[in-house]
Amino acid sequence: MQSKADLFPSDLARLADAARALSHPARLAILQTLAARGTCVCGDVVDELPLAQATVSQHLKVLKQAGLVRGEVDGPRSCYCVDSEALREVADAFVDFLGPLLDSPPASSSDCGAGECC
Amino acid sequence: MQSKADLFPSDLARLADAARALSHPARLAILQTLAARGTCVCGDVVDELPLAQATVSQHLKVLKQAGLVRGEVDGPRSCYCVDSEALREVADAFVDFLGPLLDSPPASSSDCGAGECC
DNA sequence: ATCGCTTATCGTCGCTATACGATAGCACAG
DNA sequence: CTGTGCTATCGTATAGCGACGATAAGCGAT
Repeated sequence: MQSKADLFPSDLARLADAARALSHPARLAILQTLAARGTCVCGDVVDELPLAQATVSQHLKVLKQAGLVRGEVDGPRSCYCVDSEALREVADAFVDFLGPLLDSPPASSSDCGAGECC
Repeated sequence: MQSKADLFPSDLARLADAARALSHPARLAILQTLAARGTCVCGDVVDELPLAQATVSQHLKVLKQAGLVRGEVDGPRSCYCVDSEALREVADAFVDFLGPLLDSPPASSSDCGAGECC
């Protein structure tokens, strides 16, 4: 693509990347599974999800590239675990972004809160 | 797609949809612009972004379908505004999802917090 | 060294997303 | 009624995502 995505502020780009990593139910389910079981073994995740092993591996790759998950190849079975710190940063980033958008002026000028607009 | 996405719990699917709506810098920038200016006019957004009018309109459509933005066609100029309530719900949903993933057992069994895993 | 189990990667397919120009629709000014 | 300006939609092209089977790669057990 001509990917206009690079034309935006880097903080928006980073937040968008994080959101993209979370934009698939399978990846959310993977995060939940990893967090629920201390177990970080890939096979367990595959058993838990209605997806093929290759697909799960790809989702894990996405999550790892997004920095939400850390993985260590411990021989036959790979070890995955949620990166709590990164996840917290993502949560903060969302709050920082969404927060300022919420404080619409209580009953002021150009707020279109009710039903009438502008 | 063969869209395995339907095979997951609906709450995950909804959160994933919200994340998908936020997964593009242009849409984040649009939300910021709509919130910053009380102005909800589409043309202003087009001026602010390095995108064509048609593209902005499509992004607005996505945001509207995701329920993050409300739009009323007030004749020549369409009126868009951030749906604060929906945005708050999304923020809460993210917190509800990410929160439980953060409280890794302080210093317990199978946590792979440090650098060693499983 | 070989087998078996687990995981990562490759190649492919179809669908979706992104982006744009061009076109159609709509309200107001004249 | 006829412009004029703004927006939505259509059509299209390219790029990327999601999914899978098949294959390769790694380590432990035999």
